[in-house]
Amino acid sequence: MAIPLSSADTIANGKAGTKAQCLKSAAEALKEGKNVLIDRCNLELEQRSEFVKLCGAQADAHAVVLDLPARLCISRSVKRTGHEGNLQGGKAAAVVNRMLQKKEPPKQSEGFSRIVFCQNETDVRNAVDSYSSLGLFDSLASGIFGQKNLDNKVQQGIMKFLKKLDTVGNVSQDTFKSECKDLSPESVKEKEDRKDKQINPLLQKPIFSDFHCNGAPTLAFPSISTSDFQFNQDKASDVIVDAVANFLSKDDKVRLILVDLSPKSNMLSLVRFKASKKNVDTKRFSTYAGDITRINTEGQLKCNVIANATNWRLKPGGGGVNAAIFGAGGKALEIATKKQAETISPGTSVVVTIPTTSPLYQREGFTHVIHVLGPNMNPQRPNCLQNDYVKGFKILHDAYNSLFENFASVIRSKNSEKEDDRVSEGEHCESVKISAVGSAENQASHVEQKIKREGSHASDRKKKCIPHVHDEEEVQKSSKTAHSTKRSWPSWSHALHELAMNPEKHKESYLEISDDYVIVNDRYPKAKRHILVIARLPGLDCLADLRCNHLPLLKKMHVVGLKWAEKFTNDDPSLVFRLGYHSAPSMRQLHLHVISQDFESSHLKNRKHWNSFNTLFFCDSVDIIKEIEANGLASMDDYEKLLSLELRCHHCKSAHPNIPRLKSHIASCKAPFPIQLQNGRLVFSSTRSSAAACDT
DNA sequence: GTTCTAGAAC
DNA sequence: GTTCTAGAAC
Repeated sequence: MAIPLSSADTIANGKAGTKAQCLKSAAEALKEGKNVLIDRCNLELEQRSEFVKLCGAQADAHAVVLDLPARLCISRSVKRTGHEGNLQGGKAAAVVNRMLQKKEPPKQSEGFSRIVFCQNETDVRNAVDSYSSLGLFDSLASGIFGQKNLDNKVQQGIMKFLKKLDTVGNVSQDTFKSECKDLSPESVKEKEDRKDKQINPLLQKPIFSDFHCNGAPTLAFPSISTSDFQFNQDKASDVIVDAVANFLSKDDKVRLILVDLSPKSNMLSLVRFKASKKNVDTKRFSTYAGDITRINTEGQLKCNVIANATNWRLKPGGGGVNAAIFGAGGKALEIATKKQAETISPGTSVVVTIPTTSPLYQREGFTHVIHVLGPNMNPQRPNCLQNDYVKGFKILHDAYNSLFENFASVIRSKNSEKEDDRVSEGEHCESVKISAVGSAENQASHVEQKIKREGSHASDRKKKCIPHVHDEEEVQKSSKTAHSTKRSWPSWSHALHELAMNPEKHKESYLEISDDYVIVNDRYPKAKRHILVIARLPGLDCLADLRCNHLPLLKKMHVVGLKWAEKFTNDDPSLVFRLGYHSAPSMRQLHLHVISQDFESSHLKNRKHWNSFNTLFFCDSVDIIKEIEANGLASMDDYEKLLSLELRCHHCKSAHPNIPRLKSHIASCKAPFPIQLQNGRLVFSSTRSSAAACDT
């Protein structure tokens, strides 16, 4: 490796060279494929910019900054002799001091992929060593190293120092003043610039970073939504810094790295600046400019987990980070992702264990990818928020919180596993719990607690629900299947989907709406009270589409379904409700039935109607949630056979020859509900729930 | 004769 | 999902 010294000081045959000569010489050397070292003060951004420009796309620009104390710089410049530029003695002190006043530490946003600050001799030696030991194909990590959070541009008491020099170096105070003036023809402009910098903090220097990966679990993550989804970068940087600070305050052992491909990334600069203002620990949070899929081999940063800014279908391609990560992860990652989730909601994330055959595991050593979906402000992409930054902020916050919580979950689960317990390609989905996010989180976690308190595990649902009918038991044994393949939907089955996707066109139709669901009265109620909580997530048509990442949504739907059931039972304490899903619905778009158990309705006309609510065709919401938590997806019984079963009373289980006879029976049946419907599956009026519990 | 089911059509 | 209706069941 040839490193010609293109110093402006020595370029002209040992005489002082010009900047133009230096630039010319450097450009030629780069053209020849050589590595070029510019040894120049370059204290200001403008001075450096022309050298950085030379690199273009074909060469990396690094900066090694001799960030020595002002006192030392001045002392050395005063003492030195024989300087090529004749800058020594008292004159040197004045010039150095002037220069230091204008010092603008280099930033990655200028185009440097790697910046190393040397504060002392050891740092300088290390920097020299790291460059001199590079092999032909070696490279050094991108990022900022060794920067300290001090802003002592000028030595304190310098005037006192210079006064002393007046006598020693024969430089008068006036000379100093006039020299400063002479050397600063643009001093007015500079003053304005400095003023601007005070007003615009983004032009001030970035935070200092001394980030080191000391074996702590480390997550590398891209900025979510600020690229293709066009989320305002300034606003997004606030969210990132908030979420990072919050997460780091909760867990003192983890490290986070924000990654952007471009060294000129505005996001990295914004985040660094805001993190510094917020005093975020730079040992635990850093930024990295480079390829996230090669951050370990190229950046030597020892990340365990990487995040991906994905699309709602979790599909490879598209561009940006998503394309890069799926591209680098290979088919194995694609399959593993598909197994974990088919779609993802904005503001949530999905953890995928990286298969051992994936290059991301083999080459980089990453163990997990966490796919994250943020808010979209791009009208060309689905679910555009149309500049609604109130929603946007919330969703972006949710997205980062979900990402960090899932990262914490990965660490927890890894800590509890043995190192060699890795899940190999094609095996079951990671049992990491997906965090619930958003405003219903607290309520949802209450549901979770309730489910836990009430005991039975989802995978035991079929075992504990011992059927009373032998036929049903046989149906169960013979035909438990997960209908995971996408079905085609007939023309008449899209009404709920249309409502969920375009609720603004159907304002008169719904009872309640949120970002996650819309609630309507069933058009053909099969009981006195029968409403539907319809999920609004695109691509979520039925139970077979559910994966771990839908748990927060399912819990929110359950919570709001409960709320309505409770409202109805307050109005009429005789009502009892069940909340559940049809295992094979006729209408597309996942919808939760909240239905009173009287089944007193002229719309309940046939066997199919009855059995769809009174056999295992009807899946209780609590069971679905538990089953997905346990297995990652919901298994379902053969719905066709279940729907043609005999008609049995849902209280006493007596059989009846036809619907009219059944209906007349249930109108007078006084038997309690069977034990299988207890454990949280029935919702009673609060005034009679204790009495109902005694019934059983 | 009426009641009810089940399959086709939408 | 519903509606319609032929035909089975009574």
